[in-house]
Amino acid sequence: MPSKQRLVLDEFLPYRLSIVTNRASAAIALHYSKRFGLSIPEWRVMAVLGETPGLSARQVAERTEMDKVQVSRAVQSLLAAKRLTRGADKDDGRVARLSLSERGLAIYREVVPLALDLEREFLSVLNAKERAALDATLTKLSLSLNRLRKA
Amino acid sequence: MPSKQRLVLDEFLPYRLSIVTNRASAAIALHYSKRFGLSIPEWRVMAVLGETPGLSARQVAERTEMDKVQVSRAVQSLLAAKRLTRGADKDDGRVARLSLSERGLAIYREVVPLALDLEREFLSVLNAKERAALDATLTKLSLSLNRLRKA
DNA sequence: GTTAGATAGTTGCATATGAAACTATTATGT
DNA sequence: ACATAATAGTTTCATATGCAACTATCTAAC
Repeated sequence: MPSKQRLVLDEFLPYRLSIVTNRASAAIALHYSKRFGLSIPEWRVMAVLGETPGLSARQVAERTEMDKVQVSRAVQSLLAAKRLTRGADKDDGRVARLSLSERGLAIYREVVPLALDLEREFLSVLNAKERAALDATLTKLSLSLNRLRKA
Repeated sequence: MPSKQRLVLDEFLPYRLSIVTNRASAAIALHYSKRFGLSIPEWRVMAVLGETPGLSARQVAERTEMDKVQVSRAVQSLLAAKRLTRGADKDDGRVARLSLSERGLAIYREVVPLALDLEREFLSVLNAKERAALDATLTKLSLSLNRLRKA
């Protein structure tokens, strides 16, 4: 007893999610790319390292769900721009510990309020209850999809 | 009076949306790419044409929020695989009218139930009320983001 | 009717991406 | 201790992407 037989894109959840996500990413990326020359992968790396300094590249990849290659390249260009520091792990010679440099931190401190402002701006169409519901729903979906992926 | 000053990725809406979207897209793409050799852009073109035959490439691009270049290339490979038909518009010589061929339609009819099944599967963690709320919220966000983009 | 500007769609080029192979280091089994 | 397997991270290569320039057709203004 399926509820739908036809596929109507405007009602298809994965499609709708991708539209909303792309618009949101584009809106934010517009700001920090123009102002700081940051790509989306670069900004993601900076965002996790701002939140949690001293992560390894692998941990950054896990945390952001980015490809390890993508992380490696983002880290390289951020290092070249002196926005990150890289230090050896004291126990494991393969691992490099990454953190924001002073310069990186300065950018981080500028981008964060900007990102939060934008988030507030497009969340402004939702009331408190709707936001809480969205929050809970995204958490559930995230877990559900994670299970699906492994299955 | 900002409610947040720190950026915590796990609480940042655009980030969470992108995680959920990527997982959903990956889960679905896995199925139709392995089985039919369809890329995401190709599948999107087929999806709109299955829903509304006879669109022009520009209309497909609008409908899917894809780049016109991406549409052009997806159409080319679908034509090469004889999954689409392309006909001249009777009024406008620039426009090509696109539709699924018999072969394309056959694939479409196989992929649609598969996509709907997957949607049902990962929506299964939400009850009716939550689904309705998500639906309404995505609509609001989509409009809100659309305004932001133009501003 | 002719010219200037818009629009549909394609192509060229430079960059972005990801799978797979690679290097270096660490962990494990014997 | 030594061989084998696993892991961190980089590089290679083939493909995907998107902007900008292009062709062809259509529209509008005069």
